[in-house]
Amino acid sequence: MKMTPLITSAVMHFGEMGSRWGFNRTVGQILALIVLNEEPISAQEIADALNISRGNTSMGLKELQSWRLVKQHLVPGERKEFFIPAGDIWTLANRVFEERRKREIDPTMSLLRDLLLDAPANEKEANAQHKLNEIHDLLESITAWSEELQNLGPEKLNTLMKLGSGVGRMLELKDKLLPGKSSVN
Amino acid sequence: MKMTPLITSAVMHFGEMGSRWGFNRTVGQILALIVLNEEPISAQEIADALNISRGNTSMGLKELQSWRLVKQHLVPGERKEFFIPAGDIWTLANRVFEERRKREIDPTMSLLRDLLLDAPANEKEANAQHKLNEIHDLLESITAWSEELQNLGPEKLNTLMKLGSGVGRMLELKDKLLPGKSSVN
DNA sequence: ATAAACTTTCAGTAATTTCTGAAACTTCTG
DNA sequence: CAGAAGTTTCAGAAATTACTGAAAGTTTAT
Repeated sequence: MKMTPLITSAVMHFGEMGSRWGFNRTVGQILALIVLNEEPISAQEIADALNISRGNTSMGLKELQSWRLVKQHLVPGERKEFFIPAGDIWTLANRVFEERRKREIDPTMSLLRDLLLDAPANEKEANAQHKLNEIHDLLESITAWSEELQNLGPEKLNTLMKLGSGVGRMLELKDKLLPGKSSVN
Repeated sequence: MKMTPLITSAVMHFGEMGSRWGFNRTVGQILALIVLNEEPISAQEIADALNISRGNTSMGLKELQSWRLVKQHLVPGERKEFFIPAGDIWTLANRVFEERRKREIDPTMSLLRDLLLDAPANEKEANAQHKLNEIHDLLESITAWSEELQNLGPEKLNTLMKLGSGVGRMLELKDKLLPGKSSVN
């Protein structure tokens, strides 16, 4: 499982970025290694290649599985477990988005809903509640929107992204196009 | 600067979420406090309300300014500096996205570009490069797309988000609508 | 059942990140 | 220009997070 220089650079970088993407250095490295390695790779090989303990490797793999980014792969004659990416690059990116949404948005939405139920005790609180409400609506839009995008599937999503500034023009025409859908403010 | 219970809950929550959103607990708390407080608030008041040191407050404010989420506000007769949000909720959310893109995507794009310039040393590297290329293209689409969305401005963005599943239907009709724009794969 | 091959758990340690508070710095004011 | 009012910096302390490795657990083969 000797890593080539190119693979080493990439793996190290994904390790550094790991924490920004929501997991830690080792987890990022393990993910990169699994993705860049065409063959399935065993936990022991990962530990050796990255020079980390077997225990740490096990926890990292567990975490990557909880993010649904890697999955186990049973090699017939072999006793040990091998790992492979849980899908193509698009799928993985989607999973990261989704998982982060769960961790970064959902808990806040839930708290905001609760806080908005209480009657404001005074002027100050009324104002704060108004702001919280704005935040809630924004997060709700983002959530709905991101679910929508996921449902489009990779091909359409790609079309949409490549559309670029066409989106703006299209929006201007949308009422003619979809007359049933009245303009929402 | 006594915080009401409602504001306290919200501030504490934003503190906890802070680290997931890219900054630390105190920075999240300071941000929430500034956003939820209609009046401008001084550094000292922030330190008192949150029970944190003056030094920590100063660093937190500096960071929030580097994210362009809060700005200074000079009160005429006053010597000290006051702080207010750098815009409405939409603007703040946009800034967070943008800033995170800079920190989470741009460095990777740059590394990938470099790694893709080298000729692959062998079969294994050629395969890895292919994967890296896919990742690069994906990140590029995401970047272009997010810039596009920002250019739409809040109102259109909101329209687009509220459009929901209409997006899918609209895409199907887009070739009729925008005949100049040929389908890109 | 026993052993071999492998995986997971977790207490303790190491590394990293955040926070404090005192000292240094910067304005303003008289 | 002295000093009061305020801000920033930064070395060290505290808190948090990640990692190791040995022990416990699991599975398969005989």
